[in-house]
Amino acid sequence: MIKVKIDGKIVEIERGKRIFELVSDRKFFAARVNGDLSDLSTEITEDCEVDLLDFSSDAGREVYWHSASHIMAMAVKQLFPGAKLAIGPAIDQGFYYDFDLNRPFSPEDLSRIEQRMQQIIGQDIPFERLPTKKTDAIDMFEKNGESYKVQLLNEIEDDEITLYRNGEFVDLCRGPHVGCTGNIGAFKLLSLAGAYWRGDVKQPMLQRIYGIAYPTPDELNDYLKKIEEAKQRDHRKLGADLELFSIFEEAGAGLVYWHPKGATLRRLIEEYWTQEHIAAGYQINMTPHIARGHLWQQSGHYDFYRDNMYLLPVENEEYVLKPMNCPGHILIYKSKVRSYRELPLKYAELGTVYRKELSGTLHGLLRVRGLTIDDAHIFCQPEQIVEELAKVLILAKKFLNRFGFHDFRIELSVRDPMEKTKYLGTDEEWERAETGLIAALENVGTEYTRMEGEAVFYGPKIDIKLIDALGRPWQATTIQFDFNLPRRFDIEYMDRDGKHKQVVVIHRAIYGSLERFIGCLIEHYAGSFPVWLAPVQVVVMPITDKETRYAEQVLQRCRKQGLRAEINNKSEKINYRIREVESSKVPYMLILGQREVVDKAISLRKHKEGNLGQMKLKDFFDLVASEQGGEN
RNA sequence: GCCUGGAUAGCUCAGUCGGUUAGAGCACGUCCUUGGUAAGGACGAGGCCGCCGGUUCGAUUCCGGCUCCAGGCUCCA
Repeated sequence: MIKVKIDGKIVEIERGKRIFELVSDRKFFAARVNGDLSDLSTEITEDCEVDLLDFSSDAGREVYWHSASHIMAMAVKQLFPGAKLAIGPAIDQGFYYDFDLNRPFSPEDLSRIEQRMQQIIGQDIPFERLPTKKTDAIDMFEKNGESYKVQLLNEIEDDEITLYRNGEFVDLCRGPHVGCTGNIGAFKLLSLAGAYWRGDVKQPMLQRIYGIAYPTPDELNDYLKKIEEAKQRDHRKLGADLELFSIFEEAGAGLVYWHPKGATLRRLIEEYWTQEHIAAGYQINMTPHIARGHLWQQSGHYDFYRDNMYLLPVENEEYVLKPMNCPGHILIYKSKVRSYRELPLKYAELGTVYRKELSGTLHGLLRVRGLTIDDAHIFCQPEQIVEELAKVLILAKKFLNRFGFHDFRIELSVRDPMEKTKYLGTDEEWERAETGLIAALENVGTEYTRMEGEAVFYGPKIDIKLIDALGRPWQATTIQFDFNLPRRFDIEYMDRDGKHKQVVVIHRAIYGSLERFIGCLIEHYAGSFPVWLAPVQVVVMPITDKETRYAEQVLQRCRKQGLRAEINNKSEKINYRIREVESSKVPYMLILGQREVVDKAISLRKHKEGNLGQMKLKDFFDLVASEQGGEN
């Protein structure tokens, strides 16, 4: 007999029993045995601790979705025997499987595959784990023409691998899986997409099918409903509905036209930025949109960024529409000899740059070709690095919190220690920069994820990512070391010992790009901006024409108070106009009828909350003033 | 750039198995209505059916190319 701790209780069982024999609840479909993920069919051979997994845990969901992807692959192989299998993992939300097939899948194929999957689930076929010698597995997959599986196997170092089998269908897989195909309750295939084998552009393009699965149809429907709701807060839809911005086909993809309301929003965001940066010791400069090609040769952009640059002929020379602001800031820095007493010198600019982005990558405001970076370059001495980085991090947090972002992902990207030659700069510089970044992160006491090998070739960096309505991360804040430009431009300062020394250059942007930031902001607030950001803060509405004069007076007082106010006195019933303004997400409405005229008051209605009753206009001003600061 | 799908009024969407004047709701305009906290009524205007080419007596519809869009891949702020 052996002892097993399961579900908090210790039971004694015979050696060789399988985990499922100890479980009565069918909601459990996998387990951790002493921490290792295992199938429920695993035989227990020694004392151990077993944690049962259901759909409520991350690990459980992964097993569940991964199993669903096997079922999908099985269905595809049955319907399309010529399809070659690539890989089919679980992802954040669901699963996918990549296939190589000589003809494209059509949406109709997806429903055929779904039906076949349903049959396979109905047959309740067990998932069998088959430990196999690697060479045998290679022989088998070669015989079946599964060249991708053979490639994968050749890269596995162990001599023994595991296969999983459902009936006739066998796949290379580490597992674990649910017990039987019948464990999968409800699923749906969501979309078709192309994906390069190994994510490499030079490799063949495979066909990827995305899907999702849940234990019950209700949960599946909730998920699908949530996706639909998320689409309602898509910044592209809200941008049009709220008249914030447009992107015109006839004017070019990836180029944003800000309508007055969007421009107001952007101006407020810029004003806040300017004020905070001046307070934080930055000096604001401005640089032109084009510069001679020579400058970009010196900076190295001609070598490593050429494909992304717009080149312009000017007389006999080539000019470049700037893709970055750095060379301009460096020229200003270098316009005279700098003393160590001036450092750190911090130049900031809301610099609009243009980049040739591939058409397929463009996405509303989140990925564009003309973008405004809230760029700054910090020129400092090596010993000032940690303090300056910490200040940037604190400033970034202040900004993000101010805009109501509290949930974001911070990533530290360092170089790949295996491939040091890919990067510019000395070991010493990298060491100093990476420890500086880590020290700053720790000083500020912030959690972060270390991304090995994700650094840019010219230096390590810290990025902060915001999440859009569909949960996709978008890089906003970035803080990057640069070992390239100081060298290429010979950027120096005179130290107290009278010697010229090379400065350290740190690039940083907090919003990242105004366009992307505003895109995320629109989705974050679902278009209902806090008062300090709302393009229109208050709409004044006389109930009948008799109150129009009074309403005009109230409007003027609001404007005099500095509020962004409008009047809506069109010939519609008050209910109609309330609905109209409510759906335009304006924070406040002032409703004015005879009672208000007589009482010299206003009746206040707040967006999403409804009627707040009568009050003096001055009290409304106080109320707005108390909210103006927004979140902090 | 690559893969799959798409593009009909300002928006959301019908429709045309290739055939006279392509429809609806919302939005917009005029008029009626002056209504107290989420849609009052009548009438009206609004379409190179994304662009270019081909097939055809005839193309918004079929075919090809292009542009743009959606979701991915790659890339990145």
